[in-house]
Amino acid sequence: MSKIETPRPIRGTQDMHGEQAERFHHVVHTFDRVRRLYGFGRIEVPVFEPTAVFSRSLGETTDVVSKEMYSFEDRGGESLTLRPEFTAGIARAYLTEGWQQFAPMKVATHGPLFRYERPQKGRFRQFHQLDAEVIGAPEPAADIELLCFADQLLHELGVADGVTLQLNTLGDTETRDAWRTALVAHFTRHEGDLSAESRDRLAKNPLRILDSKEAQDRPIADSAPDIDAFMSADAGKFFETVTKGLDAAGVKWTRMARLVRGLDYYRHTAFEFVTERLGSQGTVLGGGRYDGLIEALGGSHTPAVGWAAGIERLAMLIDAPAIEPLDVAIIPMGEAAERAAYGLLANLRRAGLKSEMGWRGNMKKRMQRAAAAGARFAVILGDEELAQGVAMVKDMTTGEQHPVAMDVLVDAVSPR
RNA sequence: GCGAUCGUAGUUCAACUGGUUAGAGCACCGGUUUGUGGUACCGGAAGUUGCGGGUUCAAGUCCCGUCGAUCGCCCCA
Repeated sequence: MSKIETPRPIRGTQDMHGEQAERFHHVVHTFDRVRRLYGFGRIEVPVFEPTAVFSRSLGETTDVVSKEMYSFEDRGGESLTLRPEFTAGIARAYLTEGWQQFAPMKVATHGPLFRYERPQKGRFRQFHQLDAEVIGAPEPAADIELLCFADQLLHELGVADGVTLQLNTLGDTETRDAWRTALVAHFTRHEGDLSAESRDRLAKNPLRILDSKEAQDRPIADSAPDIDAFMSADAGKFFETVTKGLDAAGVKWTRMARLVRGLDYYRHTAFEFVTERLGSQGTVLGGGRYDGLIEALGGSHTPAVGWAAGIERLAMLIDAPAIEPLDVAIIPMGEAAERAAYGLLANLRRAGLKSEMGWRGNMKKRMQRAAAAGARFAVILGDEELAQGVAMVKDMTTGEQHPVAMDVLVDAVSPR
């Protein structure tokens, strides 16, 4: 008989168990709690969409559309894509579900995303993000609220210490276009000294030269003009309102004039919460204002702002969540005792006590497992106890034990 | 897509410049204790050294390929 070969997991996917899974869910749970404090309603959107949802919204940036999306044809020949981000799908839902009636709409969601990328630290092909958006709000108040939300989330997760909020503005359309023109002129003047990658970027995505990692690009990028010189009065006012709001709310930030976005629809606020602790994949939460996106999907002009945060990256940064100790471990000896134990177990759990029963092994083994699970009490049940209508309750911290009548067991092991 | 490093029991790691039967800790199972844990001791099970090919008297070790992991580049919605 030839051995069956077990199929391998798909590259860049992960199976989580134990501490890793607990970390993951602690992040999600904290997000869900904080999001309510800010009045962000939970939404659910599909994991896959017509490819056009993403190709239209992502626009001209060819790499992400052609190389990095999981696209395939369904049986009807329609091109579908596993969502590589939340924003485009949410924007689509906003238009097709008539959610305009709820504007300004504050929404939150989380779940898996898919990008065909080379896996590395904190970067997977199926990964997971938290997401928060405010759609239909031109007011800088929306930006401020989202940033406060993000900041509080990171604080409540206990990761804020090593993380800094880098903030920039990309201005309004007028400002951005003027700045971009000046940047192209500047980089063209120094084209000969740029790295090969950056010469490429000059044609495709000149703003990206600003945050190039190539040492030879740094002097040229650093001497490039800041957006401030081109800022329109409106755009300047907008940014000032955001920064003053953050100061008033006690959210620490640093201006990062080199922080840009790869896509054209971004306007005004752009931000990233960055840590040094994760190597080159150090952005833990990032976002910005995308006033042009919804128009690209065929909607009317709809200003919006949002952010997303990598759950895996946050999960790596937080302290290990404390494991909840077991309240009670029931240790039955014999069939009759086991049958009785089901009743006790049900009562304990219905009373909200975390309880488990040992299924196998001799008493020593079961005691060991009870201890390993951090049980506060072990409840030993054998023929002698059954005959007397009691259970032997052992306090695992003191080691003392005494018989307790079965009908008052829940009381006896409940925390005072 | 590109570059570098790495792949040995469930897991973390050993095995000198190629040389007998690939070892250990933890975890697991059993025992010392026919109903009492967090210690100690004894024993057991567990590996086609990722996979495929090559060189050699001999390969975990060297070479090629492949798959995967890690770190970086590209990209980062």
